[in-house]
Amino acid sequence: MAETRTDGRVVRGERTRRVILQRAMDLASVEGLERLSIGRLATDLDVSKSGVITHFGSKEELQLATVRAAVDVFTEHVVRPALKTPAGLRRLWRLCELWLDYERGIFPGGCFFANVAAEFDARPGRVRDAIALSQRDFRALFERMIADAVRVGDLPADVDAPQLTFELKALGSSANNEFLLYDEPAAYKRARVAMLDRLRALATDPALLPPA
Amino acid sequence: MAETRTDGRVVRGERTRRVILQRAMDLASVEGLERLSIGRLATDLDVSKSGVITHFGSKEELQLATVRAAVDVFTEHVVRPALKTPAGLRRLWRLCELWLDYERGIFPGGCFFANVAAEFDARPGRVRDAIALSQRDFRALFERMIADAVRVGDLPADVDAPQLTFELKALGSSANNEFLLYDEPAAYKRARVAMLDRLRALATDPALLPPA
DNA sequence: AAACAACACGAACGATCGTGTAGTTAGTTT
DNA sequence: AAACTAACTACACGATCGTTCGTGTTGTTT
Repeated sequence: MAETRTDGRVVRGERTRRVILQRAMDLASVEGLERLSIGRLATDLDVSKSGVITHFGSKEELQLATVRAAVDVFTEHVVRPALKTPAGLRRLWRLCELWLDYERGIFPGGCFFANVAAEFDARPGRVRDAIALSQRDFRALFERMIADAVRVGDLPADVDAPQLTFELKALGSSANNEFLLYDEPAAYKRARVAMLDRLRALATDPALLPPA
Repeated sequence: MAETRTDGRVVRGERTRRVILQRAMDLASVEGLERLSIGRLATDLDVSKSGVITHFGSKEELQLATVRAAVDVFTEHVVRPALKTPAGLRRLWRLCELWLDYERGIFPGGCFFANVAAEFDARPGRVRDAIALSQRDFRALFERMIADAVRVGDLPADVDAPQLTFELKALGSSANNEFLLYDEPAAYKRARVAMLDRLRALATDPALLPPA
């Protein structure tokens, strides 16, 4: 049997690794994955530079691990709670709400992915690929929830899922951008209004959505 | 009288200054205003580092000058041509079209402002302020064109200009983001379709807009 | 012709970057 | 108790960063 003894050293390592990645995500959400320097991370956390690099091997691996950690945070705060709502228009709307909440509540620099996607979208490499993959997954999640809503009869069969996904994602990410650049919380309200308008116009039963 | 003699030294300086800023904009649209290093700019252009800094004094001033230069490019390629169309819905739509064209045609890294705004939106300072100002100006331009369209009767009087501006800007900037991250030109088509849909639903005379 | 001014150069500075190497501490295994 | 291993530190390296300084080069002014 694969007896997994608890190794005190390993659990300690896992803990500091989590601490490092938490700070890395926060820093990257504000200044980007490139400005995220190993030396700064080390002094911030009162460990040695080598102590940081021990867990990741190189800066690129640290960046990749940070992206993976951010995916986990996003899943935890947005995807998983949304799946608690039954499939259909209500779940789709819940996803939008949770997404907007995540954007202003989790990281000091707003949405982690909005920041690093803009940073790497024109720069080939493994980091860009990881970011692009995570964003494709998010898009696929939207499209799947829309398809589900069609299946259960909440949306008409002729709805253009990729197009609707594009529009909802555009509104959500622009709310993040405008809030950060202008310090205007109104941007979230505008996104919410526009999303609801769009969904209400399509819904077979608008009562599934919150009142205006 | 303020006789402005042509100083051969000054015109030479102006020329290299323009060359530097052109490369700076291209580089910044791909890698951001921070990765834009004076040394790299110098070797790229076969001049000395001091030769670059002579014209700007410091890196921050170089960044500010780059932002100002990008504003000029944007004005030249988007704002000024749009103003050739008579005020109203047609001009508003022309602005959207020119904006989308600019996004994929002018800089190697897509829209200059989309990149640097995401880079600086959570980092206080003069550069951030300059970027935010330029974006506010663009937003104000949208709102003014919408107000004009209302005034000439192309849009109903009860249209929410800030809300419509937010939605159109969201669609346009998301087209830029998705195209860069996924290499999907379809994003521009999606933005165009959604913009036209939105405007057609509001227009008093949909014939002012191109057919679907 | 002499004084001056603007552009550009080369060299050097302190700081920070990412990344190695050798050694120490502490928990596990035999 | 001895051998081993994972986490972590201290130190040094070459490279690059932004910036300063002194010096030509070239065009303008007097």
